[in-house]
Amino acid sequence: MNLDFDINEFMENFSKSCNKVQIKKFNKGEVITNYIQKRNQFCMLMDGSADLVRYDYNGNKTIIEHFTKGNAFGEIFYTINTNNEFFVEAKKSSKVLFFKYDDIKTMCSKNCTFHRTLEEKLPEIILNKVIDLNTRIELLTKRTIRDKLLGYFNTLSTRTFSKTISMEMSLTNLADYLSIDRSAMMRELKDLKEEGFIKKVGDKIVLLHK
Amino acid sequence: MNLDFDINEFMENFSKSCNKVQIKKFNKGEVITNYIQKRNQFCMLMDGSADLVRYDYNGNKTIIEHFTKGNAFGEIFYTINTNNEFFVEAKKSSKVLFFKYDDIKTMCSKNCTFHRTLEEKLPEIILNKVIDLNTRIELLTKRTIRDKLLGYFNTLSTRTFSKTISMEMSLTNLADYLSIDRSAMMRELKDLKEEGFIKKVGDKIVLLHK
DNA sequence: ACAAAATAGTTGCAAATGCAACACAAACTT
DNA sequence: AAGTTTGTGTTGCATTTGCAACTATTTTGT
Repeated sequence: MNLDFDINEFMENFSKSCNKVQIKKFNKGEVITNYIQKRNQFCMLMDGSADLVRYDYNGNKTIIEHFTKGNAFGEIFYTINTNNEFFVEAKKSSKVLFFKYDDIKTMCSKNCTFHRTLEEKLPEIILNKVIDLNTRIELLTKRTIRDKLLGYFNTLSTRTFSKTISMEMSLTNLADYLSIDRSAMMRELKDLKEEGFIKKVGDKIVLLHK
Repeated sequence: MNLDFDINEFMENFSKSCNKVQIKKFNKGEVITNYIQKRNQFCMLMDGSADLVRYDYNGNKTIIEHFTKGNAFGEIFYTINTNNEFFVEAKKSSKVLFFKYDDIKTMCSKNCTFHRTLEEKLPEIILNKVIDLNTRIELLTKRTIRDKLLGYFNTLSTRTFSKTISMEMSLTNLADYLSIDRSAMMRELKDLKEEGFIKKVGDKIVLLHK
Protein backbone atom coordinates (compact mmCIF):
# COMPACT_ATOMS: atom_id res chain seq x y z
CA MET A 1 0.00 0.00 0.00
CA ASN A 2 1.24 3.45 -0.82
CA LEU A 3 0.13 6.18 1.52
CA ASP A 4 2.90 8.53 0.53
CA PHE A 5 0.73 10.46 -1.91
CA ASP A 6 1.29 14.15 -1.28
CA ILE A 7 -2.23 15.44 -1.29
CA ASN A 8 -1.09 18.96 -0.53
CA GLU A 9 1.12 19.39 -3.53
CA PHE A 10 -1.65 18.12 -5.70
CA MET A 11 -4.25 20.37 -4.11
CA GLU A 12 -2.11 23.46 -4.52
CA ASN A 13 -1.64 22.83 -8.20
CA PHE A 14 -5.01 21.74 -9.37
CA SER A 15 -7.78 22.71 -7.04
CA LYS A 16 -8.09 26.22 -8.40
CA SER A 17 -8.99 24.99 -11.84
CA CYS A 18 -12.02 22.98 -10.70
CA ASN A 19 -15.41 24.64 -10.55
CA LYS A 20 -16.82 22.25 -7.92
CA VAL A 21 -14.25 23.20 -5.33
CA GLN A 22 -13.99 26.14 -2.99
CA ILE A 23 -10.95 27.33 -1.10
CA LYS A 24 -11.40 29.58 1.91
CA LYS A 25 -9.03 31.11 4.41
CA PHE A 26 -9.67 31.35 8.14
CA ASN A 27 -8.01 33.23 10.97
CA LYS A 28 -7.19 31.68 14.30
CA GLY A 29 -10.33 31.19 16.35
CA GLU A 30 -12.75 31.30 13.45
CA VAL A 31 -15.28 28.54 12.91
CA ILE A 32 -14.50 26.70 9.70
CA THR A 33 -17.68 24.65 9.59
CA ASN A 34 -20.25 23.10 11.85
CA TYR A 35 -21.72 19.64 11.53
CA ILE A 36 -25.36 20.39 12.23
CA GLN A 37 -26.76 20.37 8.73
CA LYS A 38 -26.61 17.56 6.23
CA ARG A 39 -24.71 18.79 3.23
CA ASN A 40 -22.32 15.89 2.67
CA GLN A 41 -19.49 18.30 3.02
CA PHE A 42 -16.00 16.97 2.57
CA CYS A 43 -13.17 19.27 3.66
CA MET A 44 -9.43 19.14 3.55
CA LEU A 45 -7.03 21.23 5.55
CA MET A 46 -4.44 22.61 3.15
CA ASP A 47 -2.58 24.73 5.63
CA GLY A 48 -2.67 25.57 9.33
CA SER A 49 -4.30 23.52 12.06
CA ALA A 50 -7.81 23.05 13.40
CA ASP A 51 -9.81 21.17 16.03
CA LEU A 52 -13.10 19.35 15.77
CA VAL A 53 -14.81 20.35 19.01
CA ARG A 54 -17.85 19.26 20.94
CA TYR A 55 -19.34 20.77 24.10
CA ASP A 56 -21.61 18.56 26.17
CA TYR A 57 -24.58 19.70 28.27
CA ASN A 58 -22.26 20.26 31.24
CA GLY A 59 -20.04 22.59 29.30
CA ASN A 60 -17.26 20.01 29.06
CA LYS A 61 -15.23 20.66 25.96
CA THR A 62 -13.94 17.68 24.01
CA ILE A 63 -11.50 17.92 21.15
CA ILE A 64 -12.74 15.05 19.04
CA GLU A 65 -9.97 15.40 16.48
CA HIS A 66 -6.98 17.60 15.88
CA PHE A 67 -6.24 18.35 12.23
CA THR A 68 -3.02 19.37 10.60
CA LYS A 69 -2.05 19.93 6.98
CA GLY A 70 -3.45 17.21 4.76
CA ASN A 71 -6.17 15.91 7.06
CA ALA A 72 -9.69 15.36 5.78
CA PHE A 73 -12.81 16.17 7.76
CA GLY A 74 -16.46 17.11 7.31
CA GLU A 75 -20.01 15.93 7.78
CA ILE A 76 -19.48 13.07 5.39
CA PHE A 77 -17.63 11.24 8.17
CA TYR A 78 -20.42 11.56 10.71
CA THR A 79 -23.87 10.43 11.53
CA ILE A 80 -25.27 13.68 12.78
CA ASN A 81 -27.88 13.61 15.53
CA THR A 82 -29.19 16.11 18.03
CA ASN A 83 -26.94 14.81 20.80
CA ASN A 84 -23.73 15.72 19.07
CA GLU A 85 -23.19 19.21 17.80
CA PHE A 86 -19.73 19.69 16.45
CA PHE A 87 -17.80 22.49 14.93
CA VAL A 88 -14.35 22.84 13.48
CA GLU A 89 -12.29 25.75 14.76
CA ALA A 90 -9.09 27.12 13.22
CA LYS A 91 -6.21 27.04 15.69
CA LYS A 92 -3.89 28.90 13.34
CA SER A 93 -4.41 30.77 10.08
CA SER A 94 -5.73 28.04 7.88
CA LYS A 95 -6.58 27.30 4.29
CA VAL A 96 -9.43 24.87 3.72
CA LEU A 97 -10.69 23.13 0.62
CA PHE A 98 -14.45 22.44 0.46
CA PHE A 99 -16.44 20.24 -1.84
CA LYS A 100 -19.41 17.95 -1.77
CA TYR A 101 -18.74 14.25 -1.59
CA ASP A 102 -21.15 13.48 -4.41
CA ASP A 103 -19.27 15.85 -6.72
CA ILE A 104 -16.25 13.60 -6.65
CA LYS A 105 -18.07 10.91 -8.57
CA THR A 106 -19.91 13.26 -10.92
CA MET A 107 -17.16 14.66 -13.08
CA CYS A 108 -17.13 18.40 -13.36
CA SER A 109 -17.68 20.18 -16.68
CA LYS A 110 -13.98 20.37 -17.40
CA ASN A 111 -13.25 16.71 -16.53
CA CYS A 112 -10.28 18.17 -14.68
CA THR A 113 -7.18 16.50 -13.29
CA PHE A 114 -8.25 17.48 -9.81
CA HIS A 115 -11.32 15.35 -10.05
CA ARG A 116 -9.66 12.36 -11.60
CA THR A 117 -6.81 12.30 -9.10
CA LEU A 118 -9.11 12.87 -6.17
CA GLU A 119 -11.33 10.00 -7.16
CA GLU A 120 -8.35 7.76 -7.61
CA LYS A 121 -6.79 8.69 -4.28
CA LEU A 122 -10.01 8.75 -2.30
CA PRO A 123 -9.60 5.31 -0.72
CA GLU A 124 -6.17 6.22 0.56
CA ILE A 125 -7.32 9.56 1.91
CA ILE A 126 -10.15 7.93 3.81
CA LEU A 127 -7.92 5.05 4.87
CA ASN A 128 -5.54 7.55 6.41
CA LYS A 129 -8.42 8.90 8.38
CA VAL A 130 -9.34 5.42 9.61
CA ILE A 131 -5.79 4.91 10.82
CA ASP A 132 -5.88 8.26 12.66
CA LEU A 133 -9.19 7.41 14.28
CA ASN A 134 -7.95 4.00 15.38
CA THR A 135 -4.92 5.60 16.96
CA ARG A 136 -7.29 7.92 18.78
CA ILE A 137 -9.47 5.03 20.00
CA GLU A 138 -6.31 3.27 21.17
CA LEU A 139 -5.67 6.29 23.43
CA LEU A 140 -9.22 6.77 24.64
CA THR A 141 -9.62 3.14 25.67
CA LYS A 142 -6.64 3.33 28.00
CA ARG A 143 -7.92 3.09 31.54
CA THR A 144 -5.89 5.65 33.46
CA ILE A 145 -4.74 9.22 32.95
CA ARG A 146 -1.17 7.98 33.20
CA ASP A 147 -1.64 5.47 30.36
CA LYS A 148 -3.37 8.05 28.21
CA LEU A 149 -0.54 10.53 28.66
CA LEU A 150 2.19 7.97 28.01
CA GLY A 151 0.24 6.62 25.05
CA TYR A 152 -0.09 10.11 23.61
CA PHE A 153 3.62 10.83 24.06
CA ASN A 154 4.53 7.49 22.52
CA THR A 155 2.38 8.15 19.49
CA LEU A 156 4.04 11.51 18.89
CA SER A 157 7.44 10.01 19.56
CA THR A 158 6.89 7.20 17.05
CA ARG A 159 5.58 9.64 14.47
CA THR A 160 8.58 11.96 14.71
CA PHE A 161 11.25 9.30 15.41
CA SER A 162 12.31 11.22 18.49
CA LYS A 163 12.07 10.91 22.26
CA THR A 164 11.88 14.70 22.46
CA ILE A 165 8.35 15.83 21.89
CA SER A 166 7.19 19.21 20.68
CA MET A 167 3.65 19.58 21.92
CA GLU A 168 1.23 20.25 19.11
CA MET A 169 -1.38 21.70 21.45
CA SER A 170 -1.55 23.40 24.85
CA LEU A 171 -1.87 21.28 27.98
CA THR A 172 -5.35 22.69 28.48
CA ASN A 173 -6.34 21.43 25.06
CA LEU A 174 -4.54 18.13 25.60
CA ALA A 175 -6.81 17.44 28.57
CA ASP A 176 -9.84 18.12 26.37
CA TYR A 177 -8.34 15.86 23.71
CA LEU A 178 -7.77 12.98 26.13
CA SER A 179 -11.20 13.62 27.63
CA ILE A 180 -9.90 14.08 31.17
CA ASP A 181 -9.90 16.79 33.82
CA ARG A 182 -7.10 19.30 33.36
CA SER A 183 -6.03 19.55 36.99
CA ALA A 184 -6.01 15.76 37.35
CA MET A 185 -3.84 15.62 34.25
CA MET A 186 -1.42 18.21 35.64
CA ARG A 187 -1.15 16.18 38.83
CA GLU A 188 -0.37 13.02 36.85
CA LEU A 189 2.16 14.93 34.72
CA LYS A 190 3.90 16.01 37.91
CA ASP A 191 3.97 12.43 39.20
CA LEU A 192 5.36 11.18 35.88
CA LYS A 193 8.16 13.74 36.18
CA GLU A 194 8.91 12.83 39.80
CA GLU A 195 8.95 9.12 39.00
CA GLY A 196 11.33 9.66 36.11
CA PHE A 197 9.12 8.72 33.18
CA ILE A 198 9.37 12.11 31.51
CA LYS A 199 11.14 15.42 31.93
CA LYS A 200 10.46 18.91 30.69
CA VAL A 201 13.18 20.66 28.70
CA GLY A 202 12.06 24.15 27.73
CA ASP A 203 8.71 23.76 26.04
CA LYS A 204 9.40 20.18 25.05
CA ILE A 205 8.80 16.92 26.85
CA VAL A 206 11.42 14.19 26.81
CA LEU A 207 10.37 10.56 27.14
CA LEU A 208 12.77 8.64 29.38
CA HIS A 209 12.85 4.91 28.71
CA LYS A 210 11.77 3.37 31.94
CA MET B 1 -24.24 9.84 -0.94
CA ASN B 2 -25.44 6.30 -1.32
CA LEU B 3 -24.34 3.95 1.41
CA ASP B 4 -27.08 1.46 0.72
CA PHE B 5 -24.82 -0.78 -1.34
CA ASP B 6 -25.42 -4.33 -0.18
CA ILE B 7 -21.91 -5.62 0.09
CA ASN B 8 -23.11 -8.98 1.32
CA GLU B 9 -25.26 -9.85 -1.62
CA PHE B 10 -22.43 -8.94 -3.91
CA MET B 11 -19.86 -10.92 -1.94
CA GLU B 12 -22.00 -14.02 -1.92
CA ASN B 13 -22.41 -13.97 -5.65
CA PHE B 14 -18.99 -13.08 -6.89
CA SER B 15 -16.26 -13.67 -4.37
CA LYS B 16 -15.94 -17.37 -5.17
CA SER B 17 -14.95 -16.63 -8.74
CA CYS B 18 -11.94 -14.46 -7.83
CA ASN B 19 -8.57 -16.08 -7.37
CA LYS B 20 -7.19 -13.34 -5.11
CA VAL B 21 -9.82 -13.89 -2.46
CA GLN B 22 -10.14 -16.44 0.29
CA ILE B 23 -13.21 -17.34 2.27
CA LYS B 24 -12.83 -19.09 5.61
CA LYS B 25 -15.26 -20.24 8.26
CA PHE B 26 -14.71 -19.93 12.00
CA ASN B 27 -16.43 -21.37 15.04
CA LYS B 28 -17.33 -19.31 18.09
CA GLY B 29 -14.24 -18.52 20.13
CA GLU B 30 -11.75 -19.07 17.31
CA VAL B 31 -9.21 -16.40 16.41
CA ILE B 32 -9.90 -15.06 12.94
CA THR B 33 -6.72 -13.04 12.59
CA ASN B 34 -4.20 -11.18 14.65
CA TYR B 35 -2.71 -7.79 13.84
CA ILE B 36 0.91 -8.43 14.72
CA GLN B 37 2.39 -8.94 11.29
CA LYS B 38 2.31 -6.54 8.40
CA ARG B 39 0.47 -8.23 5.58
CA ASN B 40 -1.91 -5.46 4.53
CA GLN B 41 -4.75 -7.80 5.18
CA PHE B 42 -8.23 -6.56 4.45
CA CYS B 43 -11.09 -8.66 5.82
CA MET B 44 -14.82 -8.55 5.59
CA LEU B 45 -17.28 -10.32 7.83
CA MET B 46 -19.83 -12.05 5.62
CA ASP B 47 -21.73 -13.77 8.36
CA GLY B 48 -21.73 -14.06 12.14
CA SER B 49 -20.15 -11.62 14.56
CA ALA B 50 -16.67 -10.92 15.89
CA ASP B 51 -14.73 -8.65 18.25
CA LEU B 52 -11.44 -6.88 17.80
CA VAL B 53 -9.81 -7.36 21.19
CA ARG B 54 -6.80 -5.98 23.03
CA TYR B 55 -5.40 -7.00 26.39
CA ASP B 56 -3.18 -4.50 28.17
CA TYR B 57 -0.25 -5.26 30.48
CA ASN B 58 -2.65 -5.39 33.45
CA GLY B 59 -4.83 -7.99 31.83
CA ASN B 60 -7.60 -5.49 31.14
CA LYS B 61 -9.55 -6.61 28.13
CA THR B 62 -10.79 -3.97 25.71
CA ILE B 63 -13.15 -4.66 22.87
CA ILE B 64 -11.87 -2.15 20.37
CA GLU B 65 -14.58 -2.89 17.82
CA HIS B 66 -17.56 -5.15 17.49
CA PHE B 67 -18.20 -6.45 13.99
CA THR B 68 -21.40 -7.71 12.46
CA LYS B 69 -22.27 -8.81 8.95
CA GLY B 70 -20.82 -6.48 6.36
CA ASN B 71 -18.15 -4.83 8.51
CA ALA B 72 -14.60 -4.48 7.24
CA PHE B 73 -11.52 -4.97 9.39
CA GLY B 74 -7.87 -5.96 9.16
CA GLU B 75 -4.33 -4.72 9.53
CA ILE B 76 -4.81 -2.25 6.73
CA PHE B 77 -6.69 -0.01 9.14
CA TYR B 78 -3.95 0.05 11.76
CA THR B 79 -0.52 1.30 12.50
CA ILE B 80 0.82 -1.73 14.29
CA ASN B 81 3.37 -1.23 17.03
CA THR B 82 4.61 -3.30 19.93
CA ASN B 83 2.28 -1.61 22.40
CA ASN B 84 -0.88 -2.78 20.74
CA GLU B 85 -1.39 -6.44 19.99
CA PHE B 86 -4.83 -7.10 18.69
CA PHE B 87 -6.72 -10.13 17.56
CA VAL B 88 -10.14 -10.69 16.10
CA GLU B 89 -12.24 -13.37 17.75
CA ALA B 90 -15.39 -14.96 16.37
CA LYS B 91 -18.35 -14.53 18.73
CA LYS B 92 -20.60 -16.73 16.64
CA SER B 93 -20.00 -19.07 13.72
CA SER B 94 -18.63 -16.70 11.15
CA LYS B 95 -17.69 -16.51 7.51
CA VAL B 96 -14.84 -14.18 6.63
CA LEU B 97 -13.51 -12.93 3.34
CA PHE B 98 -9.75 -12.27 3.17
CA PHE B 99 -7.70 -10.44 0.59
CA LYS B 100 -4.72 -8.16 0.38
CA TYR B 101 -5.38 -4.46 -0.04
CA ASP B 102 -2.92 -4.12 -2.89
CA ASP B 103 -4.74 -6.82 -4.82
CA ILE B 104 -7.77 -4.61 -5.17
CA LYS B 105 -5.91 -2.23 -7.45
CA THR B 106 -4.03 -4.89 -9.36
CA MET B 107 -6.73 -6.60 -11.36
CA CYS B 108 -6.78 -10.36 -11.06
CA SER B 109 -6.15 -12.59 -14.06
CA LYS B 110 -9.86 -12.89 -14.82
CA ASN B 111 -10.58 -9.16 -14.54
CA CYS B 112 -13.59 -10.34 -12.56
CA THR B 113 -16.71 -8.47 -11.51
CA PHE B 114 -15.75 -8.92 -7.89
CA HIS B 115 -12.65 -6.84 -8.38
CA ARG B 116 -14.27 -4.12 -10.40
CA THR B 117 -17.17 -3.69 -7.99
CA LEU B 118 -14.94 -3.80 -4.95
CA GLU B 119 -12.68 -1.12 -6.35
CA GLU B 120 -15.65 1.03 -7.17
CA LYS B 121 -17.28 0.62 -3.79
CA LEU B 122 -14.10 0.83 -1.75
CA PRO B 123 -14.51 4.49 -0.72
CA GLU B 124 -17.99 3.77 0.62
CA ILE B 125 -16.87 0.68 2.48
CA ILE B 126 -14.07 2.58 4.17
CA LEU B 127 -16.32 5.58 4.73
CA ASN B 128 -18.75 3.34 6.58
CA LYS B 129 -15.91 2.30 8.81
CA VAL B 130 -15.01 5.93 9.50
CA ILE B 131 -18.59 6.61 10.54
CA ASP B 132 -18.53 3.60 12.88
CA LEU B 133 -15.26 4.68 14.43
CA ASN B 134 -16.52 8.21 14.95
CA THR B 135 -19.60 6.87 16.69
CA ARG B 136 -17.26 4.87 18.91
CA ILE B 137 -15.13 7.93 19.71
CA GLU B 138 -18.30 9.83 20.51
CA LEU B 139 -19.02 7.21 23.19
CA LEU B 140 -15.51 6.91 24.56
CA THR B 141 -15.12 10.66 25.03
CA LYS B 142 -18.16 10.84 27.27
CA ARG B 143 -16.98 11.63 30.76
CA THR B 144 -19.07 9.39 32.99
CA ILE B 145 -20.21 5.77 33.00
CA ARG B 146 -23.78 7.03 32.95
CA ASP B 147 -23.23 9.07 29.79
CA LYS B 148 -21.44 6.18 28.11
CA LEU B 149 -24.30 3.81 28.87
CA LEU B 150 -26.99 6.22 27.76
CA GLY B 151 -24.94 7.10 24.68
CA TYR B 152 -24.60 3.44 23.81
CA PHE B 153 -28.31 2.78 24.26
CA ASN B 154 -29.19 5.84 22.20
CA THR B 155 -26.95 4.73 19.36
CA LEU B 156 -28.59 1.31 19.25
CA SER B 157 -32.01 2.89 19.59
CA THR B 158 -31.38 5.27 16.69
CA ARG B 159 -30.00 2.48 14.55
CA THR B 160 -33.02 0.21 15.06
CA PHE B 161 -35.68 2.95 15.27
CA SER B 162 -36.85 1.52 18.58
CA LYS B 163 -36.71 2.43 22.27
CA THR B 164 -36.54 -1.29 23.05
CA ILE B 165 -33.00 -2.50 22.75
CA SER B 166 -31.81 -6.04 22.11
CA MET B 167 -28.30 -6.20 23.49
CA GLU B 168 -25.81 -7.28 20.87
CA MET B 169 -23.27 -8.36 23.49
CA SER B 170 -23.20 -9.52 27.11
CA LEU B 171 -22.97 -6.94 29.89
CA THR B 172 -19.51 -8.25 30.71
CA ASN B 173 -18.42 -7.52 27.14
CA LEU B 174 -20.22 -4.19 27.13
CA ALA B 175 -18.04 -3.04 30.01
CA ASP B 176 -14.95 -4.05 28.02
CA TYR B 177 -16.36 -2.22 25.01
CA LEU B 178 -17.01 0.99 26.94
CA SER B 179 -13.62 0.60 28.60
CA ILE B 180 -15.00 0.69 32.14
CA ASP B 181 -15.09 -1.57 35.17
CA ARG B 182 -17.88 -4.11 35.03
CA SER B 183 -19.04 -3.82 38.64
CA ALA B 184 -19.08 -0.02 38.41
CA MET B 185 -21.14 -0.36 35.26
CA MET B 186 -23.62 -2.71 36.96
CA ARG B 187 -23.97 -0.21 39.80
CA GLU B 188 -24.70 2.59 37.34
CA LEU B 189 -27.16 0.40 35.47
CA LYS B 190 -29.00 -0.16 38.73
CA ASP B 191 -29.09 3.56 39.44
CA LEU B 192 -30.40 4.27 35.93
CA LYS B 193 -33.22 1.81 36.55
CA GLU B 194 -34.03 3.26 39.97
CA GLU B 195 -34.05 6.79 38.59
CA GLY B 196 -36.36 5.79 35.75
CA PHE B 197 -34.07 6.28 32.77
CA ILE B 198 -34.30 2.67 31.66
CA LYS B 199 -36.08 -0.55 32.53
CA LYS B 200 -35.37 -4.19 31.86
CA VAL B 201 -38.02 -6.23 30.10
CA GLY B 202 -36.89 -9.83 29.72
CA ASP B 203 -33.48 -9.70 28.07
CA LYS B 204 -34.15 -6.32 26.51
CA ILE B 205 -33.59 -2.81 27.81
CA VAL B 206 -36.19 -0.13 27.27
CA LEU B 207 -35.15 3.51 27.05
CA LEU B 208 -37.60 5.77 28.91
CA HIS B 209 -37.63 9.33 27.66
CA LYS B 210 -36.64 11.37 30.65
C1' DA C 1 3.58 49.15 26.91
C1' DC C 2 -0.27 47.87 29.24
C1' DA C 3 -4.35 45.39 30.04
C1' DA C 4 -6.78 41.38 29.16
C1' DA C 5 -7.03 36.74 28.14
C1' DA C 6 -5.24 32.31 28.02
C1' DT C 7 -2.32 28.86 29.93
C1' DA C 8 0.28 26.54 33.59
C1' DG C 9 0.61 24.97 37.99
C1' DT C 10 -1.20 23.71 42.65
C1' DT C 11 -4.27 21.99 46.43
C1' DG C 12 -8.16 20.28 49.56
C1' DC C 13 -12.05 17.91 49.30
C1' DA C 14 -15.99 15.38 47.28
C1' DA C 15 -17.53 12.12 44.13
C1' DA C 16 -16.93 8.57 40.89
C1' DT C 17 -14.70 4.65 39.66
C1' DG C 18 -11.99 0.51 40.17
C1' DC C 19 -10.80 -3.66 42.75
C1' DA C 20 -11.66 -7.84 45.14
C1' DA C 21 -14.51 -10.93 46.70
C1' DC C 22 -18.58 -12.84 46.99
C1' DA C 23 -23.36 -15.52 45.79
C1' DC C 24 -26.31 -17.01 42.38
C1' DA C 25 -28.15 -18.11 37.69
C1' DA C 26 -27.72 -19.54 33.00
C1' DA C 27 -25.37 -21.73 29.41
C1' DC C 28 -22.54 -25.00 27.57
C1' DT C 29 -19.85 -29.98 27.92
C1' DT C 30 -19.41 -34.58 28.17
C1' DA D 1 -27.44 -35.24 34.89
C1' DA D 2 -23.63 -33.41 36.87
C1' DG D 3 -19.93 -30.53 36.53
C1' DT D 4 -17.74 -26.58 34.50
C1' DT D 5 -17.58 -22.30 32.63
C1' DT D 6 -19.52 -17.85 31.73
C1' DG D 7 -22.47 -14.18 32.89
C1' DT D 8 -25.25 -11.38 36.32
C1' DG D 9 -25.82 -8.95 40.39
C1' DT D 10 -24.05 -6.96 44.74
C1' DT D 11 -21.10 -4.80 48.33
C1' DG D 12 -17.20 -2.67 51.24
C1' DC D 13 -13.28 -0.35 50.68
C1' DA D 14 -9.23 1.88 48.42
C1' DT D 15 -7.83 4.71 44.83
C1' DT D 16 -8.33 7.73 41.20
C1' DT D 17 -10.38 11.34 39.19
C1' DG D 18 -13.08 15.49 39.00
C1' DC D 19 -14.37 19.97 40.87
C1' DA D 20 -13.60 24.46 42.64
C1' DA D 21 -10.82 27.82 43.74
C1' DC D 22 -6.75 29.86 43.77
C1' DT D 23 -1.85 32.09 42.17
C1' DA D 24 1.64 32.72 38.84
C1' DT D 25 3.21 33.00 34.25
C1' DT D 26 2.93 33.64 29.38
C1' DT D 27 0.73 35.25 25.27
C1' DT D 28 -2.21 38.25 22.72
C1' DG D 29 -4.46 42.40 21.33
C1' DT D 30 -4.77 47.33 21.05
